[in-house]
Amino acid sequence: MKETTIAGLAREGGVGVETVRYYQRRGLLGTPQRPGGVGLGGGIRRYGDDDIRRLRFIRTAQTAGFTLDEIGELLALDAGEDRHRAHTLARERIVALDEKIAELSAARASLLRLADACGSTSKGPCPIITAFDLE
Amino acid sequence: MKETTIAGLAREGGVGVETVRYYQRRGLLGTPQRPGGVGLGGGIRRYGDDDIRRLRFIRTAQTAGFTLDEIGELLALDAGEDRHRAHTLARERIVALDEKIAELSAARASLLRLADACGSTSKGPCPIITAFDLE
DNA sequence: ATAACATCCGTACTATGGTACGGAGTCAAG
DNA sequence: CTTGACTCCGTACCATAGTACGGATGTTAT
Repeated sequence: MKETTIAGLAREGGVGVETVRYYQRRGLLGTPQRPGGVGLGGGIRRYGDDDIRRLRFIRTAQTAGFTLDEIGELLALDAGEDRHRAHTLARERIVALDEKIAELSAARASLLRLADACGSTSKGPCPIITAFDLE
Repeated sequence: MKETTIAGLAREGGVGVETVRYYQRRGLLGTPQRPGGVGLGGGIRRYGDDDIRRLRFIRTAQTAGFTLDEIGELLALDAGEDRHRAHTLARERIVALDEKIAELSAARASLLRLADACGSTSKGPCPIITAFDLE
């Protein structure tokens, strides 16, 4: 159970301190009690493994294309009972990912054609707009 | 050579009129002369096939992950002589796309596991954070 | 115990890619 | 010859996801 400060948490999650604080403001990460009690200027907050896991989850879910709002919902679901909702969100995202992957693959093919067309040693402009035309 | 208004151009490109105007402001699309001459309140601008192709290129390049700034550069290159630069931009984007596609594929696999874990009829919370953990 | 550095927190600012508003001008149909 | 739809243009506003600032406070090493 490595306890750390906000900078350590940020490092573990591969983000900046300000980003952690931003996620706290958005309600995606908790803000642990300051050790010196509440109201007064109470000391430095400590973070644990759960926070690190949670932060890493946020980043991973982002690469999956979830928005921070959706990630908030997923985090709420993680604690809740609504398996059906979780299942639905996952399915929806898979469909969106499949579309996106297909789109990127098509774009890749166009770029390959473009690189090919512009890669020759012959002079003059290469038809960039046209290279994307024949999709 | 179908001549059209800004609304027609927008329709052909699958965007809104305001988006066309935004691209004009960004310098990605030209702003044709108003027919009634310059200074006075001169009439309605007309757009042609070249504009439509250019707009469609912008949208396609966006799906390839180019930013609007980069697209501006590509459009400039389309008219220019710098084949090498065009080739470089295309290659760079292909590398980025390959990374992105791999990332999305990994995310898809995680989501499939998640959907599976939460899809069973058993009760209780499903471990959403954990489903993404074992990347 | 003091310097150096980190944390805390509110607030403000940034980048990207649009979207909306409102008043004035233009144009085609009835 | 007016009505209604569309255009023009500047300006303002929006969502998303951060990033920066700066003063007060807390912690640690010398």
